[in-house]
Amino acid sequence: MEKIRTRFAPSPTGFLHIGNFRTALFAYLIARAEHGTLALRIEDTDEKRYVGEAEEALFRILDWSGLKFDEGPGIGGEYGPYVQSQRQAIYDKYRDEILAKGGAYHCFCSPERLEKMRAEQQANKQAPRYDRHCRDLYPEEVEERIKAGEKYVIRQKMPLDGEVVAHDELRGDIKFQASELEDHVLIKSSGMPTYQFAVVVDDHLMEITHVVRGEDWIPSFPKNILLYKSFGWDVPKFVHPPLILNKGGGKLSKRQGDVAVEDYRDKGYLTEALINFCALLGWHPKGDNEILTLKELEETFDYKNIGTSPAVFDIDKLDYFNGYYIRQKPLGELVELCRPFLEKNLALTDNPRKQSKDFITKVVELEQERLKKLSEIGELTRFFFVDKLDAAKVLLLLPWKKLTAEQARENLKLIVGLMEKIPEVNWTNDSLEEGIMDYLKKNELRVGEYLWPMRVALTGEKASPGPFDVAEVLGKAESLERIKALTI
RNA sequence: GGCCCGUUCGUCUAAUGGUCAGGACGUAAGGUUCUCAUCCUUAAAACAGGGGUUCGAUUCCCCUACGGGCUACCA
Repeated sequence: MEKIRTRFAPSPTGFLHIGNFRTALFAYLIARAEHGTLALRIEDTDEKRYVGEAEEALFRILDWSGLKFDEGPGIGGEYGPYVQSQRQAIYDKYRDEILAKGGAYHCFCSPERLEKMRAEQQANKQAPRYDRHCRDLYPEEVEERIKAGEKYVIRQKMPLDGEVVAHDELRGDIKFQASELEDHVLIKSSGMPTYQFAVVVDDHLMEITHVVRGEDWIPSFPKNILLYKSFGWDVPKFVHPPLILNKGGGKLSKRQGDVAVEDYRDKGYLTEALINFCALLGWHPKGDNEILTLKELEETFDYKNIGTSPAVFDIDKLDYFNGYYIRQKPLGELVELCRPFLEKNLALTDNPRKQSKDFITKVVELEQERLKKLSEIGELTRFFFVDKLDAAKVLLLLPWKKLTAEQARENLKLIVGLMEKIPEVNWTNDSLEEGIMDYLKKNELRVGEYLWPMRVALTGEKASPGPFDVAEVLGKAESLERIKALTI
C-alpha cells in the first residue's frame, strides 16, 4: 500500500486560526492513523501580508498544540526547503515548464485595465472574470513586449468547454463547467507564484498523497486538477473538511471573538481539550465515547468518517472537555499550568508560607474539580492569599436561610470553641470534620446553620470549597483569626 | 448575480428502506452530611418543505426553501 503523506500548509498571518488548527489536526490524524508522514510547509508567497515574526509565533503555537511534524522548517526532511519563499528557483523552473506545455500564458494587462474591465462586467451584471485579452497573443509579440520591459503575469489556460470532474474523498465527484473557470494568475508580476501555482507544484514535489484543506478551497479545486493534468502529473487525493462556523452561523472570523489558538491557550484551555473538541467538529468516533486523547484519536481516526456539513463552534462543549481534562491532570502538572494565572494572588501577600509551592499546590488541589479554565484559578483562590477579608462583604453573606447575621455570629463562637480543641499537629480536614460534625449531630443542631457561616467567615465567598478543606489549608492560626474577627 | 457545498434535538453528531430515531454538551428536576463544583438518576428536545420511487421512506431521486463558501497579481 502506498504510504500516506499529508501536509499542513499555513501562511504566517500572526496567529493560528482555530479552523486551520482543526485542518492541521485532521492532516495529522490521517497521516498517523496509517503510520504515514506529516509535513509542515510555510506558504509565505504573499509579500503584502508577510510579517516577520509571524513565522516564529506559528512555530511556537504549533509546538504548544502538541501536534508533531515529521518534516518541515527547522525539522528537516528530504523534500525541502519547506518555506515557499525559499523555493523561488523551483517555481521558476516549473513556470517555464507549464508555459512550454501550453498550460499557461503571459498576460500584460495592467491592473487599471483589469479594474475597468471588472467594473464594466459588474455594471452589465456579468460575473467578474478575466476576459482572456492576452490569451492568444503571437509568441513574437510576447517576446518583444517582455524584452521591452513590460510587466506581465502568467495565467493558467483553462479549457474553453467541457466538464471538469473533481473528486473529493468526502463528497464524491464534484462537476464544474470548464467555461465557468477563470484564467487566474499563476505567477505574479513580481515573479512569485500565487497559492494556486505553489500548492500544486509543492504538493507534487513533496509527494503529498492526501491534500487536506478547508472546504473554502473547493471553488479552485477544478483549476488545481487542471494544472496537475497540464503538467502531466498524478492528482493526489483531496480531503476538504467542512468549515467551522460561529454561533451565528457565519464563517469563524476574527471579529466575533476568539479564533486564534493563542487566545484559547491564554485563557487557560488545555491542548487535550482543544484537540478532543476540534476532532469532534465534523468527525465522530465509532462508539459512544467522545473523550479521546490524541493518542486514542490516532488509533481510531478514519477520515472517511469526516462529515460534510459545517459545524458550529460550541464553546460550552469546549469548556466541558476542558474541565474534564483539568480534573484528570496530575496535581503537580496542574500546579505548573496554573502558576502564570496565580501571579496576581501571590503579589497580595508577603507571607512566605503562602508563596510556597506546598501552599499553592494545596490551593490548586481544592479548586481542581471546579475549574473550567485555568484562568479562573486567580479569582477562585484570591481569598486564600489576602491577609484580611473584606469585612463588610463577609457580614453581608453571613445570614443563611432563616438564620440572621447575629445568630450566625453566635454559632461561630461555638465553632471557634470546637476548633480550638483541635491541636495544631492534628489540624487536618478529617479531624476538623470529625470534631465539628460529631458535635453538631450529637446535639441535633442544623448543620447548615453552622457550616455556612463558618465557610463564609473563612472565605468571604458565597461559593467555595468546603469549610474543613479551607481551614486545613489556611492553618489553625489564620482560620481562627478569620472567624474570631466576626465573633467579637 | 454566477458557480459550488450543505440541511437529524438549541449545539456537535449516530443509526436505519420497517427502530420507542441513539449518544454527548447545554437546559430542567431530583439525589449525594452548608454553598459552589464533582458524581449519579430522570426529563424535555430533531429527521426543513413538497413531489416522486417503493408494500413502506428520516434513509434513494428531483424540485423548492434556507444556510454557508468562492468569485484578487490574499491564502
